[in-house]
Amino acid sequence: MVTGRELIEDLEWRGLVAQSTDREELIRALDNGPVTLYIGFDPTAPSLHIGSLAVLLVLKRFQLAGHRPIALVGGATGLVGDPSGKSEERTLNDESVVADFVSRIRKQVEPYLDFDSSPTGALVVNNLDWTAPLSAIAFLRDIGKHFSVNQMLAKDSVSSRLNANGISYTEFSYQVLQGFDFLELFRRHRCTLQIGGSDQWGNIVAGLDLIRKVEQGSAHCLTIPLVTKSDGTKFGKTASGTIWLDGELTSPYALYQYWLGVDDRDVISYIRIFTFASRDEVGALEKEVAENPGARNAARYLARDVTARVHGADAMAKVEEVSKALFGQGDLAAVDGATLAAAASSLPNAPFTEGLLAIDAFTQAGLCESKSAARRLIKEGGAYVNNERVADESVILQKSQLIKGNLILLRKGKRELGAVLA
RNA sequence: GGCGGGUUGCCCGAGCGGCCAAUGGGAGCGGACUGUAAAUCCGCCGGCUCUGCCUUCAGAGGUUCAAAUCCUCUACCCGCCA
Repeated sequence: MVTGRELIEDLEWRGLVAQSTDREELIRALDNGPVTLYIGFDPTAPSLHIGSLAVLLVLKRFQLAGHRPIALVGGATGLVGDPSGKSEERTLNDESVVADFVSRIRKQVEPYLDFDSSPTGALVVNNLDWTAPLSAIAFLRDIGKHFSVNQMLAKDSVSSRLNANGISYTEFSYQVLQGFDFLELFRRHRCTLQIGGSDQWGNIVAGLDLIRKVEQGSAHCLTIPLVTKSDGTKFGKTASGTIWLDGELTSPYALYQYWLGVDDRDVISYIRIFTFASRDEVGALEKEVAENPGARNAARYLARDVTARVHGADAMAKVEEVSKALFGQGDLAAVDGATLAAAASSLPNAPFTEGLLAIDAFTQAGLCESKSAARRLIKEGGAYVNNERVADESVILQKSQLIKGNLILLRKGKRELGAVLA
């Protein structure tokens, strides 16, 4: 078993600690046998995104170190809306929508943890289970009484909103609900540690205070910094949107490509955050980035590791094979037909028709926004069909260009791919 | 309530009757370089049946041969005075 100090130092080394309650006390608690800890995920979307993956993996790290993780899916808090980090009031989702998100996220979280019957076996809980039966009066008397509005107003998540667009009573109450969650998990499962993103500090502390006041108990917390990018843009987003963990929303191919294309300056820190690579392994990769950046071994390691963890080793292997072929490192025609078809299905595509202009193919597949844009692309020499540059805008795609009789590969620029399917 | 200023393409921001699909910057896209990276340089950046045509400058009307530019009303924003 890993000691508390080893665990915390590892997390610190990985850049996964923003803030925590007393470090030495936390270490002591961890050494006193399995600690039950929890992280909450609010169902604000049908899937978690790669930002949540960093947090989710921290649960796993604790489990591997001999502690017991609880993933809380916020069926209740998701109905209310967390004001943290939001400059404006949110629109409420329908209850049925939230319920759907809850079940999806619940399923999504499960593969990352071990649910055996040992003391470190994981749990998934839904805070609606203890919130829904509670009456408003009981909530106000038993829980609300312990909260000072003065303190609530002082929280960043609230005060920033008071100075800007205002905040509803609903969102204002969010921290009370989250505090109540911690208390309930403390009562039900002796959960004494809450982990969350750094924007959750205020909400988490609300729970610590509540546990102290109501149960005279002592608990801890630890927050994880927001993952950043060197170029200052938001992590986990591309021009086409968020990178989700759900393969339906973000194809395994797109996920792999996202990681492969990570900035050199970020790749090592991401490996620390998103993989379980040891210090030695990370050190070796870091050396490679410095000495032979062109080989991109670190980015490839990252892409493979994360893709395999999220979608499985088989899916990753296919994606990688396809990536090689599609990027012209191999003969397109030589790729296994099924693999190619699988890849193509995850690419934006258009149907093949007789006399299809290349311009229209690029537009219909969604690679270009308009025919004008497609014409421009061709004029600028950035349009490729089956890895060959399109010479001029009058080019018509021929049936004979269909690889294995069913697919023509389109490429815009260096890396944006699409397909024409027969 | 009074007076004044503003609303321009994805964002910021020029234009103040014809030379305006509209200067400039940012974002984005392509090319070169390279490594499916960064930086840099070059080009593009409303649409189309593309040497031309069509639709844009908050919305609706009007003046004019001609308006993003002038007038009227409407909506929203922002200053100053009460």
